[in-house]
Amino acid sequence: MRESHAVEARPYHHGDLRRALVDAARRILEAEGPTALSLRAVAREAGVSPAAPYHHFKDKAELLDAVASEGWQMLDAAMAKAKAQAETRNKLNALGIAYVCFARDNPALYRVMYDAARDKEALPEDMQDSEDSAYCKVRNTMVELGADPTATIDLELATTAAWCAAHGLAEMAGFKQFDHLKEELGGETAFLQAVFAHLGLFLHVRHD
Amino acid sequence: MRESHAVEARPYHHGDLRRALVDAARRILEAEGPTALSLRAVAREAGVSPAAPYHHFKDKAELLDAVASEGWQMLDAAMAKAKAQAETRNKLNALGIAYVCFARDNPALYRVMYDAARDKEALPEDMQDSEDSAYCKVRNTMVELGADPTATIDLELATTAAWCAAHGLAEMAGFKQFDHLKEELGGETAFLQAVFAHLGLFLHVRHD
DNA sequence: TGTACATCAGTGAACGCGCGTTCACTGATGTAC
DNA sequence: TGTACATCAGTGAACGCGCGTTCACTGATGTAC
Repeated sequence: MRESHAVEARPYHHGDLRRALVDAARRILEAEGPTALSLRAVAREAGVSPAAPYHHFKDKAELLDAVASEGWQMLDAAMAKAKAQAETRNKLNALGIAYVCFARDNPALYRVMYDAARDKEALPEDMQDSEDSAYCKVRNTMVELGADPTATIDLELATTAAWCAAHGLAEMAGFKQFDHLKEELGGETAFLQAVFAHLGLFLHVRHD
Repeated sequence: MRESHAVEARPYHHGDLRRALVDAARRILEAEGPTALSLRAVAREAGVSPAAPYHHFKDKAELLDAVASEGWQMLDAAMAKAKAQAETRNKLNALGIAYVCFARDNPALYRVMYDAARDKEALPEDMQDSEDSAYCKVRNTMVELGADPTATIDLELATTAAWCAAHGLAEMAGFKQFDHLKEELGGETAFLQAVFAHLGLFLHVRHD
């Protein structure tokens, strides 16, 4: 019989438990949502004792931060791709759609990202500090479209406005409330496009 | 001594425990935020045993619903007041500002309102079904400003867009990230006004 | 007006649960000689 | 190449906690006669 050896090939040392824990957390998020995301559940999902994560993360918050950080990187990548594929004049719109779609496809992760950011000094580095961040992509695209790069405050306000609008839409897009609109417009993407059009967000980029 | 009689004047029967529980919940929300809002904490705050609430609410969710519902009513009232006080051409802007200020002043309550609404068939009656709801106020004001009331889908989309943008701003306005912008612009209200201006939300109301 | 009794709205103890975290431990790994 | 030993990365049992909910109960209230 000796099943214990036959079945479990996993060695005592894991190899990259840190990675495995973050992955396990994301699996739980997708399957059961943010409220199910406990440290113990993550350890369980990774097939490891409840104490094991403490060799890789100081506490629960640090694990959550790691998950959120990975979320921001994924968002950056999605927006980079969207921007690259769009024609210049559509780039801002494409960024907005990509943002909302990311939130739609990863609602629990999206929530964790903002929950981790709340109460922090700033949104995490991943969002704003690096030159490649999603935030900077929006700002830079506005400049590419003709916004005055020397009007710093104006540029920041415009970026903020666009970001807020996208965030609001991202959070609400899933509400059942809107099902009939999606239907009448012929699908969710059409709905998002229509709302974005009504936002008219990007009219304010100045073409001097 | 007989302190027990001297100090506690509270009778065995409370009078209106339901009311008292909702008030206690709101007090906890304001003081400690949504994560501290447990049924036991509410009972404790109301000075009552942990089982008492079950004579007034089926379970925790039902209490939360009651709190959320009261939040929507407060929001309705705040927006009604803002609309009444503004000049016609500024009414939409005033509604937006009132909305965001409500969220800023009651952040925990605001959160509970949307958490209770998520996964529901629709946002609660308080938001959309009654003719006086905040949602209807926005839509009606758009019509008053010249939107075509027969273009139903368009009108709903415009209202949705405005609502989403306000929601996004409401959720993000408190981020420390924006402190320097608020400072440079001379206060939070100025900041909100500026972002709203950049949103240009209401350019899409048609003046036929 | 007084009394019996049903109903209502509380009490407080207890249930089982999952949580975050700590602890003493042990098996595996890597390095110095 | 072999061995002693420090270090690393796991285990699993235990801690105290607060939670939502249930239960048998009891004090207060209101109603029928």
